[in-house]
Amino acid sequence: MANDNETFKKIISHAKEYGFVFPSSEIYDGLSAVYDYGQNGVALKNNIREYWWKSMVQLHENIVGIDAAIFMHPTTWKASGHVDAFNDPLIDNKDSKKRYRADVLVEDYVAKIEAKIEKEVAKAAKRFGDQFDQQQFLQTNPRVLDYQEKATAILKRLGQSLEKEDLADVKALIEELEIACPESGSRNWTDVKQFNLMFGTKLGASAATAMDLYLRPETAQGIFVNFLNVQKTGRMKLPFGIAQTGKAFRNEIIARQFIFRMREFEQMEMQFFIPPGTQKEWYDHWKKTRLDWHLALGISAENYRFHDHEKLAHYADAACDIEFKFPFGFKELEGIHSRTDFDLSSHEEYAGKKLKYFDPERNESYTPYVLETSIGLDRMFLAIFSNAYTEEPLEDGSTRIVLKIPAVLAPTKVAVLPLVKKDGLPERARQIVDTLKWDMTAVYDEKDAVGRRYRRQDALGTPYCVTVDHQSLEDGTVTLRDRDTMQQERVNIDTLSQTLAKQVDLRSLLEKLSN
RNA sequence: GCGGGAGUAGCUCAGUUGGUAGAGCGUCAGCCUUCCAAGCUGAAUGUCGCCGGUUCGAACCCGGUCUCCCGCUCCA
Repeated sequence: MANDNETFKKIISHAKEYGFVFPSSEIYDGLSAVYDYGQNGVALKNNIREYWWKSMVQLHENIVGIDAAIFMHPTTWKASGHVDAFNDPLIDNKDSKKRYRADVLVEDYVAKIEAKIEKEVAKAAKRFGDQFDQQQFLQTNPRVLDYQEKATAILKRLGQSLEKEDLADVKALIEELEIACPESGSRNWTDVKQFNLMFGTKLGASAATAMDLYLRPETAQGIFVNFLNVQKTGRMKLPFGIAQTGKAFRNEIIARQFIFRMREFEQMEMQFFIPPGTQKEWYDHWKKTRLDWHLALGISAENYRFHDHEKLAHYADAACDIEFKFPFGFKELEGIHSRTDFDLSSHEEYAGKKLKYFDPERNESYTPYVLETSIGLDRMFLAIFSNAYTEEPLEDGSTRIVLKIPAVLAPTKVAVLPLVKKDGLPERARQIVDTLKWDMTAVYDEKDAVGRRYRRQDALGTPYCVTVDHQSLEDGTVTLRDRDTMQQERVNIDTLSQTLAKQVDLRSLLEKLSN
């Protein structure tokens, strides 16, 4: 574990040193859990996004894309459940340093009272035997009535305080009830603080007319609110999907592990609309399809696993994660959720607009069910990057650092290097770059010994190096070096572009997927 | 948010009892070189994370703060 930790630190350093990821606003000391992608990072990120987008939208007749705005009508987040579910009143115990949800502490206390009532009932039932009338007992026993009254009063007060966001009263309630930390028994509490995971902002310049709204905490809702727009204008028939990539924002209480949990992050989501009753079938379908998408990249299957959710979110009837083995352990990379008709129904209710689909085969109109696949682009980046980072011992006893990024995702596909900086080799190499650059990202480098240049490209994850030597001028061939094997072969300059394209074009990967 | 560790050049780090900052690698310019980071010459680069305090004097001591990693916690 300590070893993994060291590796992770090296990966973070490498990401910065080679222009993949920088801390945001670094000259001002950075911003917690916000990062910028550098010149190579953005290329890798774009390539991942393109792989996802093409596999979804281009290769599926029945999936189309949209790009919804980050700002959405504030009611969206009431309908989605975020306003309620993303607001937690939290309290810390100063002695045990444990953090609790304040409302849960109170509810647990009430649960204990209710347990006492049940105990009284059980006792009475034993005493009176067959004659026992539970209904009557609950309504007449003074002790039970007292308990019930107390429990009701507490819950009522808690509800009112939360409604009014009177957090001081929630704390007062905890103190009055003498609720102790379950861990330490301490009653030394901090104030209750509200943590809203959504970022608030204002739309409109004038303070008087400005509208409070949130930066979207997920991209999914932009798809749901556009469901009918797309279905009607695209003449879409169920089942069909809408895909979207874009930024989402969450004010995480604690955000850590480099770019794994950021406050501003990018999602790649596809919501698949299906007839009710078919969700199980589609759930299984998308689980398999999405895992295949990952495996096609050639990363060992041991790095992936499914994790089924036991506690389901309010919208789901089945859910699982595809977890990836990050340097800090298996963690969620992608979620596959059977969302039922929760979202569309909820928007129907809040918006007062019908979001139904007329199914000509069933000859009826209904609210579609939704099957969601949702992957974090930044997490995918981290998965690829951390998996690619390799310190490879060589025969001569030295170590080379190489990023074994799948060739189709690599920021730069090929580096063209004149063996020496004279005899017309640089000029010939430049010509080759000028030809290749129309088909792939190609760079030129003439500085330092060629071996050093190879290593430089290894560290950037460039899958191929083309070296122009004296023979090249005579017979029109160059050497082509493979990043991972370090093997070289001589190839004709004229066929270079075609040869490389087979290896570095997304097409090869996408073809693998559809087989 | 609590606890632990850390912050000095692009990266990794050194820096004596407080006396005004260094190394390796990298980078840049040039030379030399026909294939895997190791030759030669020269050069640039730091408000020592930030603010304040103590001191004649602070990278070093004290206080605060920001950021990162780890554990707890949280997690649609």
